[in-house]
Amino acid sequence: MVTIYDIAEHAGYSIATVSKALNNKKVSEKARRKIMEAVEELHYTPNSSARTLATNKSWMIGVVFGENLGIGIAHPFFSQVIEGFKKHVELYNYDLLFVSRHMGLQQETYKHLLHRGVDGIVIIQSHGEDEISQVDHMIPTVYIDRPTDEPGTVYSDNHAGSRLAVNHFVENGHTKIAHIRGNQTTFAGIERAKGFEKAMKEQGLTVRDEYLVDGGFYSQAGGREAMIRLLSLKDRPTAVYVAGDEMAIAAMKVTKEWGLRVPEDISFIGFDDIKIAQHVDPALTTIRQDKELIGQKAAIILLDKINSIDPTQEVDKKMVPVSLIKRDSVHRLA
Amino acid sequence: MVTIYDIAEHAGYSIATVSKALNNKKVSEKARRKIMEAVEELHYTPNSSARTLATNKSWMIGVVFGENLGIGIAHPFFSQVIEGFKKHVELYNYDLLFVSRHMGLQQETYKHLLHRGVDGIVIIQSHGEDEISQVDHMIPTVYIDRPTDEPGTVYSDNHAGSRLAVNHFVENGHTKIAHIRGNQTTFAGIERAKGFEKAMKEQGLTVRDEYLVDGGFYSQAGGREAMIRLLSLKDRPTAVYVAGDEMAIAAMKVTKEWGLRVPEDISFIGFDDIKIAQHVDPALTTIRQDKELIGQKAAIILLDKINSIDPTQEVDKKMVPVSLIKRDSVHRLA
DNA sequence: TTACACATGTAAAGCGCTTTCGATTGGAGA
DNA sequence: TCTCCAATCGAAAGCGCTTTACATGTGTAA
Repeated sequence: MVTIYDIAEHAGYSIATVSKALNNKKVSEKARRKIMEAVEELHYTPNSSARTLATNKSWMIGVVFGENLGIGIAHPFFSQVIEGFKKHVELYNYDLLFVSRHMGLQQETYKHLLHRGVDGIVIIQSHGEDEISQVDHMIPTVYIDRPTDEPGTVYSDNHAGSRLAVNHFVENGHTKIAHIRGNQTTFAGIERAKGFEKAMKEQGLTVRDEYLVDGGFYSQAGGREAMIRLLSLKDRPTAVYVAGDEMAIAAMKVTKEWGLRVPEDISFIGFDDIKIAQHVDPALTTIRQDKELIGQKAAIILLDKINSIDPTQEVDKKMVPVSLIKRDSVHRLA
Repeated sequence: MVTIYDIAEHAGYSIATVSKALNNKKVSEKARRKIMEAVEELHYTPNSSARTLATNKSWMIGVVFGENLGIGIAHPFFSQVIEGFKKHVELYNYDLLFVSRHMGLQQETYKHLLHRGVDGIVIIQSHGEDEISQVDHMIPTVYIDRPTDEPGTVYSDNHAGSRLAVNHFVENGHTKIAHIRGNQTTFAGIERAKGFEKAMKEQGLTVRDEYLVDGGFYSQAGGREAMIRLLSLKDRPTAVYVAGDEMAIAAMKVTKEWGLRVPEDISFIGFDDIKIAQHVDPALTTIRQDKELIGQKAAIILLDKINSIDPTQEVDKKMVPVSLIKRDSVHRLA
């Protein structure tokens, strides 16, 4: 391995000067030139471990995925958010470290990140159990889709999303509107359900108890089960607002299996706008989360934290607007 | 930061002994116990940079995504492969480093990985341009879906996949079979096309020139264009084997837009079995790649390389079987 | 009792880099 | 020519850990 010592010798300067030249500190032009020549010639590559050890800065950001579907990186929502995050932090030369979850222990995960010396952490999770929360972190952290008042969390405007959905149903003449909720220990699940009830009230509609069913952790299996509960009702809803696209897709599928028509008999609106949504039949009308933007905002907040920029300025950054994507799963009642 | 020195002092031993105890080297039981107690008490976490510097082993594996769709981690095929890879290397305590691609320069990417001191590299790419190939790597590397004879590459059995597709068409009475190829600079694209021609020959069918069209880099846009070329033919095929699901989905869509029925007028078989495949209408019959297994095999090979295990034993590991997933996009001709 | 072997622990060097602080140099001004 | 200051460079310490080679202490055999 070629080190700074080799460069120093080859260029005729001390290692201190070489280090300065490499870090754009003040050295004479002549020294800089000679050193750079040596770098080229010897194919020198700095050693990041040594640098990290000396500077206490790793230029790595730890990524923690909290999902219990076992699909990890392949998660349709998370992966897009992280990609948005990555694109932004890359601009500032950070790399992403996906740490392994030793035994799934939350404390362990945090310790591991500490061990790795990451400069920051981004946590994105769908389920409710806290991953790292109770630890008092020394490491700047940003959360996505997670309930916390501290600055440093990013999420979609779930209330607005629910309102968009409800209003769209109402505009199309629906009043018997059900909601398949996300698990009520998850932030997104809670907020979307709250938003739903609020929007219904605003429209002067009552939320019937039996029209509120839990779909679990946003999986197709959960959506299917929840929909079956709805289908089994004597007085079925004509419209179902589903807290996640995967669940919505499964709900539509089982509805068709029961011999009902979608959307003529039952209309659906999902949440997320994952890629599949536009390909199912009928194409799913849904509330789009701007995954790129969520990732990017999280990145901005985290970088600010890392650089100790006053986080109070960030308050307005944390909520990301959603939009209604109209497709073919909502029927207009006569 | 609490260091090994603090532990040494607190436990009444030298740092050398502490280090040994922490690394399961030979020390007395008493010493080990006292040291572990101190570790607990002081909440000691070892510093991985220091350790890496001293041992020249980082316990990190660099991940290089070569895709030109700009979706990175969210790539439907890659993400699943990498997840399979991750699951396996995690068992051996490796973490994954997703490096940023400074300016997209291949040399730079490799240099960056070298800088980071990763213990191994996994490269997965769809496009043809070599990413890191021409460099003589010092770092153990494994490729996925890439043409190379050297041990250290994993890919699906593309020929078998093409044969499965062709035979399935033939069994259903089709003879006018077209192929939408993947870009012919990509390994997968080339192999699937070769396999197609071979399988056609085996069936005694001729491959008509105009039934062979290029769909580019596996995107929906490319599939659409290619399909339009086929639809514009006077004598249209009754069956189309498409080298990728995304392309196949777009091809089906445009076919329907042209007023034809799928699969009654034209049948389709895709390749990959990405998640969307089962949700489109009609559900896409396709050649499934075992993404988990590809990732896992790549991991096994890479770990062997890292541990300098004779790679000649690995030859049989590198090709992963595929399977035909029958759904609804193939019509039986009378 | 003496000699020796083995188990256990430690001092110190080294991994590759940054950074502080003092030494050296050259040039400007008198 | 001499002084002084600014610019430039380098010696050395330190980041936290591993590892080698050696020192110490204990038990065993003669």
